[in-house]
Amino acid sequence: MKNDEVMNIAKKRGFLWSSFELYSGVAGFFDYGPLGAILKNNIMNKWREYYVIREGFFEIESPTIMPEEALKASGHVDNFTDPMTECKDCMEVFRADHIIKEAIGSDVEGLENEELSKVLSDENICCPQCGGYLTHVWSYNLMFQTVIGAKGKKTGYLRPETAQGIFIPFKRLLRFYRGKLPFGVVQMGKAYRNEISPRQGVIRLREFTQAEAEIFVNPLDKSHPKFCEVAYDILHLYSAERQSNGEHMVKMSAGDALESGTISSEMLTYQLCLAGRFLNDLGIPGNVVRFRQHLSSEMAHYAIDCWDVEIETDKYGWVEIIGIADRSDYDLKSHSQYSKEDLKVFIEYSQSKVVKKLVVKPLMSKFGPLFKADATKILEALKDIDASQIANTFKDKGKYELEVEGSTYQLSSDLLELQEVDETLRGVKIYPHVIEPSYGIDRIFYAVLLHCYCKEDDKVLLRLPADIAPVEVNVFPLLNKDDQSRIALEIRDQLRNDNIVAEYDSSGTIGRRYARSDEIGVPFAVTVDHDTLNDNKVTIRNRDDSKQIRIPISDVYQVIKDLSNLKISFKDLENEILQS
RNA sequence: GCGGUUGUAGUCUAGUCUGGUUAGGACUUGGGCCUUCCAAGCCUACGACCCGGGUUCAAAUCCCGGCAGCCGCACCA
Repeated sequence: MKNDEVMNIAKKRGFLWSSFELYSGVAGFFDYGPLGAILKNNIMNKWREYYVIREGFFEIESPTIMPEEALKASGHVDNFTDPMTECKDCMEVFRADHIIKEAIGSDVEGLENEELSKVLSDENICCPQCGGYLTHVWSYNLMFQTVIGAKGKKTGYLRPETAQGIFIPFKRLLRFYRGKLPFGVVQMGKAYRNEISPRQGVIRLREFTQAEAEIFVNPLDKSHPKFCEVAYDILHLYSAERQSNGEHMVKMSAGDALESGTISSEMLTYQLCLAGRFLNDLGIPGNVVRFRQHLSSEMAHYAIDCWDVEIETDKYGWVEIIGIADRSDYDLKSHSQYSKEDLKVFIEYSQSKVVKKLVVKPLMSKFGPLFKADATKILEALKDIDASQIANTFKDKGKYELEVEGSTYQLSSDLLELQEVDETLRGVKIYPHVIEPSYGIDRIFYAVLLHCYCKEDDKVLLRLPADIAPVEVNVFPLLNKDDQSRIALEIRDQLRNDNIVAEYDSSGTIGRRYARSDEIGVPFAVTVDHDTLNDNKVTIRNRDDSKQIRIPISDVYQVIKDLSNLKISFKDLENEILQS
């Protein structure tokens, strides 16, 4: 199986190791080895190129430990947990709410554990497998809990996603972007979920790295100014409709997908294309990538539309590596409610509108003496009432009855003056909607290894793109002799001075060294041979086809730099040499 | 979390049933010889019984517990 071969190399050559092996390991944790750490960083920096530099979404960094309130507001404290119960006899573990629903048919979602326990005993619900007694209900929350501070009074959690770290300082971010939509903010970092039994290697980790962008948009305008640049990108789309009809996915251009309504907005479609291009740049070809829309049943209750970017694997089938969701205004609204802060954005109309509006003006000279101490709260209550409603009531009854805190007040028409005024509306305050591309970096890392892995006869190579390969170039003496080694070492050091990751290897035969080099995906090798001593030229070998060209040592540095940055291809070099 | 199954150098494996000398081999890796461009050959070196407890004169081997891997079930906002 390709997965096993890739994971073998990853382990052998220092990309991925399971963590804490010395103490026999803990499931769900992985170390990135020496090559893995560079590769992961290169992938993350490529992501930054896309989102921070090209899209202009600034990056922030927030703590990985969060106070309970924040996660209460986001819904994670209550909803990220499952009520569990265990059979005392057969020790089987069940979801308490599922068992109750099965037994008595009532929906008990949202009940506290004690209430659930009570329902279990009141209704005499037993173990559905053996009929044994069920234990009290406990919560299994997927978040890691900790305490903040020496007294341990404040509960904290390791964050289950990086996104919340962006929503919480929203007001400051809005001000940073000078109050104008749309804008985007990204965060890359660790997130934590205490999975019950993670067993899928780096696909399901308890500590993992996310790269998330939160793009705040006007709900009435989900367009993207650069959509025309991606409109002809071809996407493999697997819409919810086609899934429920049991049909296959289809190839469609981004423009068509938008026009046909397959994807709900231009902004969302653009994000799908961006993800596709990003993966392609990492060496993951389009034919192993698909965009699968969430079925309405699996979509989180706040999402309007959600697409998973999935890659095909031999071991795990289609695996979600990126989720791109329209989270609507759920998060900001919720944080606004919990924090009592106004998290709305003022959207200015292109032309201010003048509307006629009926307003109520209490005549204070009569109002005050009549109601005395109650006057203030009556005035407050009046503010929330539509003036036209009062006007109509006056017409019918000649008076208006207002109920405030249990008391009823008679407001006669001589107490209130109704005026029609012109009101100028310059804009409206709304909660922005959030488009969220959320990348699982570890899964992408795995996808890169899996799909760059290549076996030709007995040769194994990792066709990593030159700009993300952890080692950019190897320098070899053809034979392990002093004069050749000396020059090779000089070249390596000079490459390092030029900020290129270069390694030297003189062990074994040249063939063996090329093989080792291919196995970790070093795109180019510079070889010093006996002729170098006379003509000051070296050969550069291309990993993917083993072809070689010979160039002066003085050119090596610029050439390797250009090859590594993808400024030129090896083919360009070959042609250049042919022509000269 | 439950059940089944497995655990010997970096990797693959012999030995375990039937307890007994220094745990054997291959590949890899390091050093060297040879070698004028793709895992050749020769010499040499390093390197292992998952952890803890028990039985026994003696445990890689038998028993118990733990941990981890794999498979199935359950879980997966």
